[in-house]
Amino acid sequence: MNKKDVKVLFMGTPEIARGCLEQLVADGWNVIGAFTREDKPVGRKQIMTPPPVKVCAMEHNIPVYQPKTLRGEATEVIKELNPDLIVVVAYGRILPKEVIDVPQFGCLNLHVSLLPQYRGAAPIQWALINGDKQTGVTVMHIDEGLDTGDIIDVLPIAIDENETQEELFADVEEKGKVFLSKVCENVVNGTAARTPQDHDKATLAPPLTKEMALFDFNNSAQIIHNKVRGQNPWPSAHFMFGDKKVKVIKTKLAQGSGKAGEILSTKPLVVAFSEGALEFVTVQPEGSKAMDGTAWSLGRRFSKGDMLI
RNA sequence: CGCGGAGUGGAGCAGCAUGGUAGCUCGUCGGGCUCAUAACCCGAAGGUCGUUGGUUCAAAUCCAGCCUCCGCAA
Repeated sequence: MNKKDVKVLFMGTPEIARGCLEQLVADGWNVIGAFTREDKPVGRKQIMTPPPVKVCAMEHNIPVYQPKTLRGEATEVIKELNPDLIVVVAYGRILPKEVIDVPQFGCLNLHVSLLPQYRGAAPIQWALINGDKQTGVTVMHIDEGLDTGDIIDVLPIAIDENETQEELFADVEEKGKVFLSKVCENVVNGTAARTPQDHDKATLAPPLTKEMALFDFNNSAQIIHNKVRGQNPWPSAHFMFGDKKVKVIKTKLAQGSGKAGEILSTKPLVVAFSEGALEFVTVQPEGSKAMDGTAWSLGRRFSKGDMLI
C-alpha cells in the first residue's frame, strides 16, 4: 500500500509531536486529521495559546480536533473519519478500546524512552535526573494501558553528560520523527515485528512537580547537576537565597571541595556541595532575567568563602 | 484591573527615605611587569540614569501616566 493512500489520523500535543506530524506530512502520508489538546491560557497575561501540533496542522490545512475527551462524541468522529492508521505522540490522553479498534493497521505510539522503562509523562526528564547515559524512542502498538503495548521497534539514543532537557528533546525529536515514519511504513507493509513488553522490568516516569525542583547544598554535585539538566526549563531547579528564589539554569561539574554551600570561586562562580562542586554557568534570580553565574556573583559582591545559605 | 520584583556606560549591581559633579566589581582598548598567565600594576574610552509630563533655582533621586522585562499564581 502506498503511503499517500493510507489515511493517517495524528494525535499529539507538544513540540516533539509537531515535529513528528511535520515529518509524516513531508514523507507523503495522507494525514486526514490531527487531534490535540485544547488551547490553554499561558503566561502572566493568560493568553490563549494553541499547542504546537495545532499550529502545524493548520499550516498544512489538516483538520484539527480538540475534544475534551475521546469518549462519546469524539469516538463517533473518529469512526467517521475511518483512518487506516492512528499515530500518537505525546497526546496526553489514554485511548479507549473503541478507538483503538478503528484503524485496520492499528494505533501506533512513539514514546521517548526505552520501554518498559520510564512509562508515563516525563521519560526524558527522568532519564536526565537519574543520570542515564542512554535513552531512546520506542514505537509500539497502543493498548488500553499506560505505555504498556507491544513493542514494534526501538532506537537507542546516547545522552551526553552535560546535555540538557531542551537539547535532548531536540535530538530525540530529530531522530525519532524519521524513525517513526519508517516504522509506520513497516507496519503498513506488514514487515513490522511485535514483541510484548517485559512488564516486570517496567518503571514509571510520572510528571515532575515544582516541589521537587527545590534543592539545597547537602547533596552531591553530580545529583544536582542531573536535576538541573532534567528539570529545566520546567519546573526549574532552584535554591533559596535569603527569601529569594534563584533558578539554576545551567551547571558544569567543577574541581574542588568545601563546606556545603561555600563559594569556592567567584569568577567563574563555583559552589561546593556536600560532595564535589559545581560551576553555576547560568542562573536566574527571582525578578531578573537569566544571567551568567559570574555576573550574579559580581553584582552580589560575593567573595571566596562566602556561604550561599 | 490576580500578587510581587525590576529598568543606571557592553554585563551584573550600588546610589533614591534626607534632591546639588555618575559610584562598585567585571568586560573592552592602550601601556607595564612576567619564562608565562584567566594573575598583578598604570591609564583610557564608554551613560541625555526605560519613556512622557509635573514640582523645583536644581531631579537617577519627589509626584502622575505610559512602555518593557522578570518571579509567583494559573
